[in-house]
Amino acid sequence: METKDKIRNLAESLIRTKGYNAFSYADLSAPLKVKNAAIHYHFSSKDVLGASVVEEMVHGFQRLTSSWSNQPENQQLEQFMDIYRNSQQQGMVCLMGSLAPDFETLSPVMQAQLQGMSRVILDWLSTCLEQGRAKGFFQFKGQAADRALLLASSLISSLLLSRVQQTDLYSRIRQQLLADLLV
Amino acid sequence: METKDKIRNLAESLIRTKGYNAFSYADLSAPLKVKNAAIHYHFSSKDVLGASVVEEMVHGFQRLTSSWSNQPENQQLEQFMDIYRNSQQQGMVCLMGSLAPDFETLSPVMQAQLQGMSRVILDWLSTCLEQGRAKGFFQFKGQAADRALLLASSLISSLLLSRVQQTDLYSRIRQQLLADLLV
DNA sequence: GTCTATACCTGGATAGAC
DNA sequence: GTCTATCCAGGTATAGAC
Repeated sequence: METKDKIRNLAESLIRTKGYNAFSYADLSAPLKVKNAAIHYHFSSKDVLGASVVEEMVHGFQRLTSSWSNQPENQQLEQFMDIYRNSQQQGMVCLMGSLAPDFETLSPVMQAQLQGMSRVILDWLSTCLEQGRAKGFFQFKGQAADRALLLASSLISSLLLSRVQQTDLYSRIRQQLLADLLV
Repeated sequence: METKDKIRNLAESLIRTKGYNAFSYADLSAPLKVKNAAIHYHFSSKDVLGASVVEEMVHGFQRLTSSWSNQPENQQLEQFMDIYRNSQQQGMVCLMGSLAPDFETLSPVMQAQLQGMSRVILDWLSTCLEQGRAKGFFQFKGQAADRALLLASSLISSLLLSRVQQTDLYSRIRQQLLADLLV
C-alpha cells in the first residue's frame, strides 16, 4: 500500500480511538516510520488529512452498499449493522460518533463533508427500510426517514456506551432494533 | 456565584460545545476575567476540573430525579427527555456524548466517573421504565434495562446528529420513542 | 484568592538538502 | 518522496508577590 493510504488509514483509526483533536503527527509518524514532513507532503495540513478520511469513508460506504444492492433488504440491514459490530469488537467508535461532538472545532470543509456523510448514510438506510417494508420484510409505523434516524442514532451511541462501560452493549441494542423491526 | 462554580459551569459548557481536549485555560480565563493561575488555584489540574464537572453533573441528575419521584413515570420520562431538548436548543450535546469518544484520552479518575455516570443514568431510566410498565403507562417487550439502553442511546445521538445536520432531529427521535412506548 | 511572570513542552507547519 | 532542522504558537502548569 502507498504511504499516502497508510497515513489516511492510520489517521482514521486514530480519530476513532483517540479523537480528531487528540491525535498528533507523532502518532502517525512513529508507527509508519516516517517523519512528520512526509505527512505534510501527502496532506498539506491536518484538516486536509481529516477531510480525506471522511471522504474516503463515504466512498467506501457507497462501494459497500452498492455491492449489496441485489440482496433482500433485511440482509442488507444486517450487513449494515455488522459494520458497527466490527467497530465495537475493535474498540472503535464510528467516524460520526467521534467527529460529531467536535463539529464546532472542525474546518468548514470537514464540517461540510461530515454533513454529507450523515446524509449519505441516512438516505441509504431510509431507502432500505422503505423498500424492505414494501416487500414485507420490515414493519414499522411512520416515515422511513424517521425510522432510519432512530436506528442510526442507536447504533452510533451503542459504540459510545460500549466504550465507556467496556462491555458489548452494541449487541443488546442490535437485538432490540431487529426485534422491533422484523416481521 | 463563587468563582469555583463559575469555572466549573463554564468548563461544562465548553466540554459540551468544543470537547474536552479542545478547550483550554484561555477559554475559561478570558470570559471570567481571571488569569489561568486562578483556575489552577481552584482546580489543581485540567483533569481534576474535568472530574469535578462529571461529578457535579451526576449530583445534579440525582437531585433532579429525586424531585420527580412522586410523579407518574410517563411524566418522569418526558421530563428526562426534556433535558435533551434543552441541550439541543442550546446547541449542546450531552456530557456523555462529548466525553465518550475521548474516553481513551481521559485520566483514570475521569474514566471511572464517566462509567459511574452511565450507570446512574441507565439505572434510573431502567427503573422508571420497569415501574411505568408495571403501572400500565408503558408497553414494551423484553427487559427494562435493555429498553433503557435503547432510549438513552437514541437520545445521546439525537444531539450529535442535530449538531451535524443543524436541524432539530432530536424532536423526530423523541416522538418515535414515545410513540413506541406509550400505551 | 488572584496576580505577574515564566518555564517547559508539544503541536502543526515550513525551508531546503538529498 | 523523504529527510534534517527549525520556527512559532499555544497548551498546561508552577513560583512567588500582593
